[in-house]
Amino acid sequence: MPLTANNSVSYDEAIWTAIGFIPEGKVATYGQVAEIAGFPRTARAVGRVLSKLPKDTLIPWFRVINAKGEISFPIGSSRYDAQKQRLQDEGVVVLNGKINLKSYRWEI
DNA sequence: GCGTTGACGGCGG
DNA sequence: CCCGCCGCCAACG
Repeated sequence: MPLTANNSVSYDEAIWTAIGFIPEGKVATYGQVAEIAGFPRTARAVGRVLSKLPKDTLIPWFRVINAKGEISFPIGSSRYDAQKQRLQDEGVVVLNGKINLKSYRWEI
């Protein structure tokens, strides 16, 4: 469990692993990633883990969006544009900052 | 120890 | 579709 700084490392790795399972061209929500990683109800913690990833990480963080099907960044911000670009590059349609979860959500 | 702050989520109005 | 409200978890000052 992500309780202290010690075990937070294993928590982070669990999150990274879960995100790594998301197929190309598909997306998953923060809550979904947390659940798959084995830590239900820690969606916010997932966002925190992603926020501290190096910008050159190989982890497909851009495939993680919020439950509304939106990119969790202010529209127009550099981070928003970067995520939108990465998604569209692999075929995910981003319209008005939103993604159709019915079509692109990764289902197990 | 406490209030605040997020790359959050779900429900109701 | 937009808002507000509440629950949730960890980091930070």
